[in-house]
Amino acid sequence: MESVSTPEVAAGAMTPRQLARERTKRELLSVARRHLREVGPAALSLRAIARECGLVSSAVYRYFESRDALLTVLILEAYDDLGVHAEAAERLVDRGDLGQRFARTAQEMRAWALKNPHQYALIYGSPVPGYAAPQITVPSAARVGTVLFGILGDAYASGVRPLVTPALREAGGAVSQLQRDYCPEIPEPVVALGVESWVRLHGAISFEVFGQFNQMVASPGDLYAFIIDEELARLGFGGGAESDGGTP
Amino acid sequence: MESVSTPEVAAGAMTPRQLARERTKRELLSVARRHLREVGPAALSLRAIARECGLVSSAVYRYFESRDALLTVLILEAYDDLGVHAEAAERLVDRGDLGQRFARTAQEMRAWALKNPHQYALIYGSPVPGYAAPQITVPSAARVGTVLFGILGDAYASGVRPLVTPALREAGGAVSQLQRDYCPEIPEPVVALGVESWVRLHGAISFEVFGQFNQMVASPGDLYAFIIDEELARLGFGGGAESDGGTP
DNA sequence: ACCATTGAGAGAGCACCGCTCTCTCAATAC
DNA sequence: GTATTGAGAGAGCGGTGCTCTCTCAATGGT
Repeated sequence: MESVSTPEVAAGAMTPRQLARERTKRELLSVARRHLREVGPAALSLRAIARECGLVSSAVYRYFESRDALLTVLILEAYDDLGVHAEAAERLVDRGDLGQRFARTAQEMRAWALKNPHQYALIYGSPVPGYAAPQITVPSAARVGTVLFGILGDAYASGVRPLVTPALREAGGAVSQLQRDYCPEIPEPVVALGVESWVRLHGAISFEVFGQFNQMVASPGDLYAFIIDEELARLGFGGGAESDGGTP
Repeated sequence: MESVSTPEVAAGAMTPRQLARERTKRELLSVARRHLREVGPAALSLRAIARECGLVSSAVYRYFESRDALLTVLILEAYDDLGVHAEAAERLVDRGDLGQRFARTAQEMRAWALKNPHQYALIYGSPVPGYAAPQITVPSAARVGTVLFGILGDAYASGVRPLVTPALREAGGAVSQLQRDYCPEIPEPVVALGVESWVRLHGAISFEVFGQFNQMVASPGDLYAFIIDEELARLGFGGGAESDGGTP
């Protein structure tokens, strides 16, 4: 239950060979994880990982079918790690405080991305050329989203009704599959609203992580805080909405 | 005035050698452009480009200092191409119709990205590991932004005053450098508002281009249209804002 | 017109990459 | 005790970016 790809129950009854295999695989993954953290997905070298583990490159193929298979494991881990952090952060908030639950989750997403930029790039950056994410990653990928949409669901259940414009109603049709699969208890337009929040948060996070703000935004944290603030207002969670006219 | 890196005035007085050099460089870039379009930035191979031009790999170094230098040229071209398209699209709209000018620009950004996904990834995707964009790219990179902020400037000049919350005023400080450099005629909070629109549009575009919507959003165009609609309302350009309570 | 210089391109080579195939040899199963 | 399995090594293939040396024609100066 500890590592993603530990084959069986990790029981005590294991032959020395199985045990050694386990140990080697764990070490390979650990080194791979560190390399990913240091050089990023594109520069991740199977040979370099093997070298550091005292193995020759061909030996790695006893453990991973290909470089892509290794990447898949790292992707799974990244999704799950982000999910775990988001879940943990959200759990600390009073269940009734919907705005704070949303805000804390969003803040944790950004914090995780900044602490793990290469992992973030791996799962939310431009796709690796030859690589297509296998279906196995879907549940892990959905994990963070589940937290956010869980909050939206609770909000809807407790009577929160965000503003729905005709254009939003139109956009609702685009997310019907998502709504069916993940949050059938919320009407489509509200799901669309949530997807939009999702998109916006990641827009801000990826711009910051990928350096698009470099000579442009001095303190992305402030901007992000404002974005969250606006999302809260838009979703009907209550947030700063009073105007002062916009004069400098 | 035609190609980005044509050294001189492209005048008629050129020795055969200079002419041949020009021609070869143009051909290299043309092939590189096509390869970029086909395989993406990560898989762009200097050797493959040389091969197709009937050259050996080392000969390419007479024209480009390194693969990164070639990438830089392609980045410049991508920024400029996006800028040209945005400018052209915006110019077709009645100057007084601020909302339509903004909407058309935003639509054109998405259209360009969908038509040139690899170019989009090159300039807005996860950064290439060893590569750091040189300062030369800044003006070209600013080009699209200039269109959007030009509209914001015109709007502000004609009396449009978007809603400014305290949190937005706070966020304004984060963009003071950008405001000084590019749009000193607009107050900081409004600039921050514009940056946010910028971030959101790119959030939606990159999610669509990078495939994050694959099993999630059926028609990203509808969602994008709604996002634009919301931006218009938020920026004070007039847009759908009437509510119907959000019941399904 | 001749000669020295310049520069485009070829070629070999270096270190790296992912991946495949064969071989060895110890741990395992019978 | 023997046959089988499987982890790892090693060589090798074709690919990459990049460097260095060499050739040789176009060029510029006298």
